[in-house]
Amino acid sequence: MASKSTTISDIAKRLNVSTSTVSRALNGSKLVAEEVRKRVVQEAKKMGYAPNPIAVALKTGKTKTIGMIVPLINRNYFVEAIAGVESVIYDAGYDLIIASSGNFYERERKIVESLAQGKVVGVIAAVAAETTDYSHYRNLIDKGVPIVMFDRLMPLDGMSSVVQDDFQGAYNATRHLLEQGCRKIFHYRGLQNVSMWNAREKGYRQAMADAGITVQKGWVHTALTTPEEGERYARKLLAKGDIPDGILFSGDFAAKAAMEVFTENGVRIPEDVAIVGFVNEPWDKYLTPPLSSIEQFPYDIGKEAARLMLRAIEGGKPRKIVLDTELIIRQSSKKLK
Amino acid sequence: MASKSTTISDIAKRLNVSTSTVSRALNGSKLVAEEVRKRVVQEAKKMGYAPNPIAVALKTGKTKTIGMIVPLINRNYFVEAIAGVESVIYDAGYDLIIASSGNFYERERKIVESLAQGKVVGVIAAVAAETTDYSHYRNLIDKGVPIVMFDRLMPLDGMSSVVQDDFQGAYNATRHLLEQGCRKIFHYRGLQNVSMWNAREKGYRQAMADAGITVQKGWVHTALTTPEEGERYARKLLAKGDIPDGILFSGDFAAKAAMEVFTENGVRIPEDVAIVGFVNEPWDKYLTPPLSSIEQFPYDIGKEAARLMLRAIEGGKPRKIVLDTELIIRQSSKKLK
DNA sequence: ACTATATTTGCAAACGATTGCAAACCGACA
DNA sequence: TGTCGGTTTGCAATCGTTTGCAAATATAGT
Repeated sequence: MASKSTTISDIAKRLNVSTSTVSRALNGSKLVAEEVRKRVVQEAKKMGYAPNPIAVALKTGKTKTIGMIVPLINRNYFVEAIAGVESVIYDAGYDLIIASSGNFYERERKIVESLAQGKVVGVIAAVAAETTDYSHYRNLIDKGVPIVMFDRLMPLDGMSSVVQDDFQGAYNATRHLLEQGCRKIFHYRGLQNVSMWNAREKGYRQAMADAGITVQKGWVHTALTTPEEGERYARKLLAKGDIPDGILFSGDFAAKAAMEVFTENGVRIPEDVAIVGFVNEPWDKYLTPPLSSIEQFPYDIGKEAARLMLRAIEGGKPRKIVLDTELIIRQSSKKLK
Repeated sequence: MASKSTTISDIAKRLNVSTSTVSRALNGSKLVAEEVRKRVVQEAKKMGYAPNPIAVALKTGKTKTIGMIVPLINRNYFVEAIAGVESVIYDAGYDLIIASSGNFYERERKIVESLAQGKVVGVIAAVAAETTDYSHYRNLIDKGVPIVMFDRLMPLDGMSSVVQDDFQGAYNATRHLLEQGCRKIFHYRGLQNVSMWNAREKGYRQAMADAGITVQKGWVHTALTTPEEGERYARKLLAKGDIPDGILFSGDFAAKAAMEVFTENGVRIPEDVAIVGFVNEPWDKYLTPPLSSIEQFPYDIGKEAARLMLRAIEGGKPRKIVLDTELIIRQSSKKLK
């Protein structure tokens, strides 16, 4: 065991040439005689040579691996994004180092610092909810390591990003509720990640405004998009006896929990209150009733992010991409037949 | 931009000592005077020094990254396993390179070969369904790169593994069906990955035998565990009018699809036929009726795999771990109140 | 004070590749 | 035969560390 792999100088010895020649031959430099090139390439194949990526990385300062940081690994949205990234970079010959921040700033900082030591040529990241200080990313950029953000943006320039069009998504969902006859539509807004929730709230408000309905005080509720908070929200509405005829949730977990509370308490969905969520979790379609939601195509987001990364690695200018979302209409919001 | 990081020799220059001394001081060798060590460490911190992992890897031949190969990235089981692995190795200072084989042998081979170039110190893998030739893994072992298998095993020794106890899982599930009063219990067996399905089938047969029931010809059906095949299976049973009073599926996707067909055709679950699946997909609990299934704790499997890997990296002997599963009983199999 | 021993230090090679520069080689032409 | 231009080649440095070994310095014992 622990058999050594063949190196460039093994080949050189066998052929009685210098390592320089072998290196050049293998890299297709025109500084080697055609005849020699052939022999080197052939011998290399025979000996099962493969360049040592570590050595190459040390010499050239560039690895063939890309880093990806997500808040959570086991969230469908991120999983799909990872799959998307992987599918693209694999074909380009890159590896993917994955790390999760757990949404903690401190951990994210450590990860970024670790990646900054030259392990990766670029970083694709969705920043942690907790993060408000971006200097660790700033350092990366200063070191010449390109960054592509997705999902959540950072107020930093000099980097690419790809996000879904939250405004449009919320706008369309709200329109849909209006079309179903809803007038008193509430919005459950998320906490943290200001820009994202802002965009969604704006979309909601715009749609309401366009329909000539004024959003009254108390119609927008801000909380974490967890099941617990969703449940609490529903109970609060029930307690106040203030049930709207439609609700746009900024997350499916909260929506689902709220739906359960409503159903248990005799509030019918969608007849009494129509519900639309955000993110389109894989289990939405199995809920009773199936939950309408906004699909964000995280797999495609991942692919785009990866493409931007490859561009950036080759020195391309940063770009910002916004992808359309799609409203998936299911039972939970269909008042009309 | 592209600012260089401080190196060991930057520190050496500043302190008028040799790089050797700095290196030793930083690595806690006892070959440096205590006083010097202090100064070096302090200066290193001041200059924001962090060792270049690439250089270290080249010199020592050992990286601080572990490779992980899964058939599919976006399958709950694997996602959880990844999360488990990550949680353990992160604390040990390792990075995780992730690659998916798509269940294709050829792609798996390329991944393994790429990782074998010294990029990783160890590989945690669930082999592709298609794979029957294991020489690429053999090569890894021969190179001294430890391997930890999970989920699906390989007929190779010299490596660690961690799997769930499929036999016990199937046995318990079958017992449960028997306890609910089922006598004519069918088993939907998977295709490919022989060892896994074998274990499950054996568990099923053993439980039946222990209950004094002979499994008749035709009671075990072999097919892919996809929704499509599950649907086809249910239709076949309906067509033959041969509905058992219980079915143990080797996968939840097939079970779910079959349940839908049954329900559509007036076959009641669990009254007419009780159903238990395998894997406990996250949406099982939202189906109507909620699907009983066997939880395999992939997160824990990932953690164990990671621990075995760390052991192996430190030269520990290979070990094989088998984890218990847990039967999650839901509506779909509860005939008794 | 002087040697023997223990403690610290630095030189230089090595890991496996890449690359600027100088040297060797080639045929051709005068 | 000598020189020139072009093509091929190899030397040696380099990337940032680690580490065996020899050299330098400090400590101790007599």
